[in-house]
Amino acid sequence: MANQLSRLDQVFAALADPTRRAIVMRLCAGEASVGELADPFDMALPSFMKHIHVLETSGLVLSEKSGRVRTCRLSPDALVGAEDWFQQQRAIWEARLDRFEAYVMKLKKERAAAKRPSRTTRKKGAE
Amino acid sequence: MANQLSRLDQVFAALADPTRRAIVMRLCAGEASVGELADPFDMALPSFMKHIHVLETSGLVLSEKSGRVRTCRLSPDALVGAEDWFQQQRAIWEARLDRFEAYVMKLKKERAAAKRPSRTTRKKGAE
DNA sequence: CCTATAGTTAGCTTCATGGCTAACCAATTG
DNA sequence: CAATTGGTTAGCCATGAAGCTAACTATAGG
Repeated sequence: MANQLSRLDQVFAALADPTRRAIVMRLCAGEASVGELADPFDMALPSFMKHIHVLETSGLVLSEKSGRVRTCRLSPDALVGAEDWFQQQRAIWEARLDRFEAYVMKLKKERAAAKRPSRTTRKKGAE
Repeated sequence: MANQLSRLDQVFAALADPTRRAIVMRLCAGEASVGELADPFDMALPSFMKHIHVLETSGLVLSEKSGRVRTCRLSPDALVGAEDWFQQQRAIWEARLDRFEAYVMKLKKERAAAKRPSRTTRKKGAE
């Protein structure tokens, strides 16, 4: 009975660590071996490998071993999946802003109507 | 001597939890009180409040208390900041793909030239 | 064949996270 | 004023994450 973490959970958790974000950024520029990836970091290899593993199980990174060197590359799918999430939220958010703006416009119109009682039918109860 | 977590760290960590993502999604649709937010979740209030707090310190959510009710709303800035990160990575990734494609095109051209040795100046060393 | 290289496994610490209960304010409301 | 409602504080516990060292495996190179 596994915990069944959702893919998004794993992707965001993976990206919450600066080391792992740096790895992803590095891999955006092209594939690399574990050693090359680890080089800039002041960290023991086993610790570093854990980060690689987290990235792999999140689906952000793929790797395969040939001979004694493991080569890693980015799998853009997971990255795009996460980006989509933001865009969906933004769409909802902006739809709401639009509705809000429309509401403000309606208020303005009503206030203008209240200020200038002549000419148009007077609304009752308007302050 | 604080750990000085970066803003991105905190935002991604906040979004790595399904409860917190649900809260953010809910808040995209408009502000709400803590009680309203907590209602759909089968969780003790103090536990839920921790999630709210995480969202607040990540900068994703703002809240203020009036009377005895605390109202929460989304602060889109942090969300946009995270989205930007994806877009930057994608830009690098796509630039690389373009370069790769250009490289393939060049290969194709060279191979075609090798296959048809007449007509144009023959390049030396082409396989 | 021997040695150095590139990863890997195992096992240990430490600290953060996510959940709980119980008790505690502080505004509303009857 | 008394009781309810809405949130908060304090403190506990279990789990998982992030780091380390030490020892091991398996290729590549001399």
